[in-house]
Amino acid sequence: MDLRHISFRLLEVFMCVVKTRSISETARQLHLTQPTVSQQIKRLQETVNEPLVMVNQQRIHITEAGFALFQTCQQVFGHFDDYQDYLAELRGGERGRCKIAMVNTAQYILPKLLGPYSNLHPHVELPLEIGNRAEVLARFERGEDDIYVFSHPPSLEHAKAGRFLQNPLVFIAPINHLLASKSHVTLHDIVSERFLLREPGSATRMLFESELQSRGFVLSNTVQMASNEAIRVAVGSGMGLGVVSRHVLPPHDTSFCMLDVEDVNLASHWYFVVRTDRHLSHAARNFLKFAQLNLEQCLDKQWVTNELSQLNKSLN
Amino acid sequence: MDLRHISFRLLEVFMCVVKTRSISETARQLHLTQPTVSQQIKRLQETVNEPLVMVNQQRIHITEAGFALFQTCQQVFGHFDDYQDYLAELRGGERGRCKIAMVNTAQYILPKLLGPYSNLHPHVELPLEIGNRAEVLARFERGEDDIYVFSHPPSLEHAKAGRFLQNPLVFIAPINHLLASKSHVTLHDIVSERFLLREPGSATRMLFESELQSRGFVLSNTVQMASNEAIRVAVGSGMGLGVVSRHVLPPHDTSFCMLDVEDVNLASHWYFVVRTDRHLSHAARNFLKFAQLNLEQCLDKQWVTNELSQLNKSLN
DNA sequence: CCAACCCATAGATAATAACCTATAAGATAC
DNA sequence: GTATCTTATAGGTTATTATCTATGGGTTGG
Repeated sequence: MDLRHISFRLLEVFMCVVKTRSISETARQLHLTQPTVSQQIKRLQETVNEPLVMVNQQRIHITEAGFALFQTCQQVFGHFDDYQDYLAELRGGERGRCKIAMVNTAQYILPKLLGPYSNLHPHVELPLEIGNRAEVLARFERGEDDIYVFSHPPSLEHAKAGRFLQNPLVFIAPINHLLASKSHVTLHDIVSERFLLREPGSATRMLFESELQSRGFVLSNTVQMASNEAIRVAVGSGMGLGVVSRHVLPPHDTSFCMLDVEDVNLASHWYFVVRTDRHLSHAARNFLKFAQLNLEQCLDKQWVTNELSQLNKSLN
Repeated sequence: MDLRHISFRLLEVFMCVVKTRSISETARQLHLTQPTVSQQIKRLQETVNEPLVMVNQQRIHITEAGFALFQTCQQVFGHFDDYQDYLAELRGGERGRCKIAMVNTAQYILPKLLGPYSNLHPHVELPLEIGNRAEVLARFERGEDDIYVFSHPPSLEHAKAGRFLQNPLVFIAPINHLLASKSHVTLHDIVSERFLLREPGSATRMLFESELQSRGFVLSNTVQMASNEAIRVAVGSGMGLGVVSRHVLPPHDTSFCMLDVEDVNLASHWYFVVRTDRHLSHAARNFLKFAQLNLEQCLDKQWVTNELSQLNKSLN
């Protein structure tokens, strides 16, 4: 029995013959002519190499082998029906996977969106990848994920991006630092301080350094720290100054204070970025729609910059 | 998703791609060219209307929908494999159905064959139909069964027959009947007796009556009885004479005796008859082969007339 | 950087599947 | 016995499938 050349149409016709016990009736139901049905059945019998139906006196009798094939077909079509249902759920965003890669700092804000989304769509898998900018950029280049979260988005040649949240960088100092009490602080005042910085490749650090460079400053005393938390705690305990995203700071931490450096504004934005040359999973599309509609509810309104509607429109 | 025009070949190719994670490797394994495989996958994706595989850096990634389809396919092919196994059993005669219609008298002999056969092939269904000659003939005309057992076979226009057993008809009389002790009995001596006969349409009766007619005799006193048992018992209790198949008589019943009517020989044979214009089930073919090989062991050798080899040969 | 390998696309072809119409032969029902 | 229904067969057409070759662009490994 060579299954290769039998199509589902053929089985469909056969099943109808079994159900109706009539070639002519099958032809009527499937909008075919009677000879077509006769012929299809004949062909099916030839490939199975076994009689499936027998005609006696205008009455059709299904052989053992025919009935067994019928049952087989029922199961097979059942499986494909299940698959259809599965696809429907996938398309509806009820099921599936949305793989998100984000830079370190984003992990302080994204969960506020992911949590509610995940509650709404419990069958959607949401694997998260967290790395520094360079790592996420590498993933982006390789197209390993559905959605990328950057502050400064990469070249958008094969990608589209949409801003959704401000990412203000702030200077923090120990609460008892002498600059903490000064009312007018400038960049010049602080470059000679010891700075606690993330590793090179971190977006925060890159942004700060490019600002310094354009203004002709060089930091003289820096310590590299592995994470935003480490910096925050270290600053709190008096090790030096730090530059971190505003979102990293817990609301009521009094172990440090923010410096208002008058002549520096290191504002940037968070972007959702998707590649346009890769298929975007339904779940990912769905998540972006969810984000568009729920940003304000999930995140602190004062920072929200909802430009996702353009992104979503362009993805249709 | 329109399944109708996708063939199993297509799914086979797809499954191989999923397994090997490679278009080229699939092409090699299935003796196709790489573009062919690419195209097939593309077409499958179009009919499913969902991406199934994604190519990243020469590496193939199976999407959610693709993997689900793969699993569906595995199950589907599993069902067809099961069906293949079923067919193999059917063809081997291990499974299936052999519907046999026989005339009343045959029920005394056929079970001796059917019992051993059924023990050997416990999964073969053996529905039996028992009727008088006219009834079985009607079934034969309609082709309702696989095998028919007749003494005088019908017109063999669309049928083939093979003898397997003698069917001697004997006259029986009450043990104390006055003819029982006579050494030379002729037809003439007994026609005036009361005869217990089966209904018209019974083969035994027809055979007897045609003999009588050709010899110019007419029975004057007949009683119609519904079965061979009834006749046997009635003869034993002295109601009259009977003509029955030798096989109907229990070996050691002394309530009656056989008359040796010198000038009558109502010998006939049992035939297996099959229609040639109908498909014969594997189980039926298998049964006939079994019968050919086991007649002598299952039935009283003295009556066996094994002409089934020709029948079986002609059925191949 | 080049050779080797991956996949995608375009364009072509032969096979065949999927239909049809016309027709015939057998069964059924009144 | 005729009209009507059934299925089977023959013969033909069109659409689709299943392939191929040729080619091009991207990736990988030395």
